[in-house]
Amino acid sequence: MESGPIAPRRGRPPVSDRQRQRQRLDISRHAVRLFAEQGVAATSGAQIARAAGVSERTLWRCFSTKESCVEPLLTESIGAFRAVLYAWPPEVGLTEHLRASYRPALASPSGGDTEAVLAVIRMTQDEPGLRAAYLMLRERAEETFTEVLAERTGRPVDALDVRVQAAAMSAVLKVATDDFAQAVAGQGITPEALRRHREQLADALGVVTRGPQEGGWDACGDSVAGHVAEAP
Amino acid sequence: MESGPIAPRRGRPPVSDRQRQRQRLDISRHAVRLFAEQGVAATSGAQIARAAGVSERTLWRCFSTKESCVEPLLTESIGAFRAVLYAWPPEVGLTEHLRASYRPALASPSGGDTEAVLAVIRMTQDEPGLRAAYLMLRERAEETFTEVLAERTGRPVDALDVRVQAAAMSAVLKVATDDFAQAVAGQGITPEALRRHREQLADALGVVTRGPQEGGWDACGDSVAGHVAEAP
DNA sequence: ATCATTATTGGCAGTCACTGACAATAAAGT
DNA sequence: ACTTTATTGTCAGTGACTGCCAATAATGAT
Repeated sequence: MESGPIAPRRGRPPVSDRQRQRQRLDISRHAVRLFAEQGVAATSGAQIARAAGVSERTLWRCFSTKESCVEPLLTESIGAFRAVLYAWPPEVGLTEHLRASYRPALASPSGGDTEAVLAVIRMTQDEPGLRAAYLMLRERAEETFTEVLAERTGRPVDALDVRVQAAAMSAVLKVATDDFAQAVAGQGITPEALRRHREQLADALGVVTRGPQEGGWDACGDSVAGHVAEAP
Repeated sequence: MESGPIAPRRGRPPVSDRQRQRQRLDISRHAVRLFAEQGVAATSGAQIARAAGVSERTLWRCFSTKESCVEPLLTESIGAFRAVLYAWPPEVGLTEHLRASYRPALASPSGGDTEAVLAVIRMTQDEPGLRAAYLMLRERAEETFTEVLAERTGRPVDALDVRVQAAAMSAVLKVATDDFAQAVAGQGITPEALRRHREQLADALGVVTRGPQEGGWDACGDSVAGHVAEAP
């Protein structure tokens, strides 16, 4: 694995990945704010670039698409779930682990991005371009779920059953997250809503990872009903 | 529900939805062929329009995006699975029903689109634009799964557990389909490969709808291993 | 400090996906 | 033939995105 004695570097060193992420995240924040204020269609690439204090050219170097500017912010949110997965002790069930330690990262990192993230997720319902970017991102996240599950079960990462399980978890997380974003639309994020979200997610993941708790399919509905906000 | 005595129509009648679908499907076939031949980037909207024998303007009236031209063809394929779902008798388990009656619609409708559909699915692995369109489509299909499940269980279509189940099924179907498309890449679609695909899908759906057959999570891998083509 | 070297950014021009507005045409009824 | 309504085509325009090169920044060597 030794790549030999590296020649002493010359010239300007490449910028660290850390810095790259910083830049992307910074741009992302401005883009999301503009999208929320004026809509996606009405926000131009030039406008995003100006707001972020970079040239339009570097904007397109960082993001291949106007809509993909939302990626870093959303990644921040999904990363929280991934972190919980990584900390999943082998002996305990996923449901219990989530109940115990899932404080949706929607609240944790870097502070104030939470509302913005939820706003984007809500926007993806009506803006096809954003939805597409959102789905692409979730699929990339699916891969990291696969890695976690593979390591946990000792199976290869490309085994079909591992990928299936990861895909199912990702899908469930998506539904629960979208639902949460809708639920806290008007009022802010209440601790109560957060608790309900965690319970829903734990229940739903339990269903796809272990099957309904008691009996057949029909029992499943009742077991979740207590946490479901019934829409008219 | 009566909308009153309709005034006798004047002027040219709107074209039937049937015709619209026909036109879209026709364009879709040409677009997919061109994408496969020269790549997505190298295929212009004008080129697709010319090939389909319509003006560029009507092309953009039919499809909002160059990449979304693949939709009708892919929809055709997913529709087959949906049909099997609709024919799912209440008393039998999903796994058995699939084993019995899932002859992947990838082969059935209108004949020769099968190879093209699989080609597109394979292309989505490398072409981000196509992948995005593919994911959007699958999410729309998810809604119809939700309807089927809701009717089957008597629960409302917007109930969270129903949506979760539908999302999980959709995700599983995606993984299995992508895997199948990869598996038959070089050689054509052999009956053997088709059988394996059906078995994998039935197994995988069994996992997310009923949990692993015997014991806990760890047993799951073994129960599927027989059907999994092990990659190096 | 100055120079050589390499990485990043900005400016500019060009292409192409996509849209709005309007003219042209097709398909009906009278 | 004339009116009415739905669809299609034409044309010009906007804006996302790319390739190319100059400008600048950050480092090591002299």
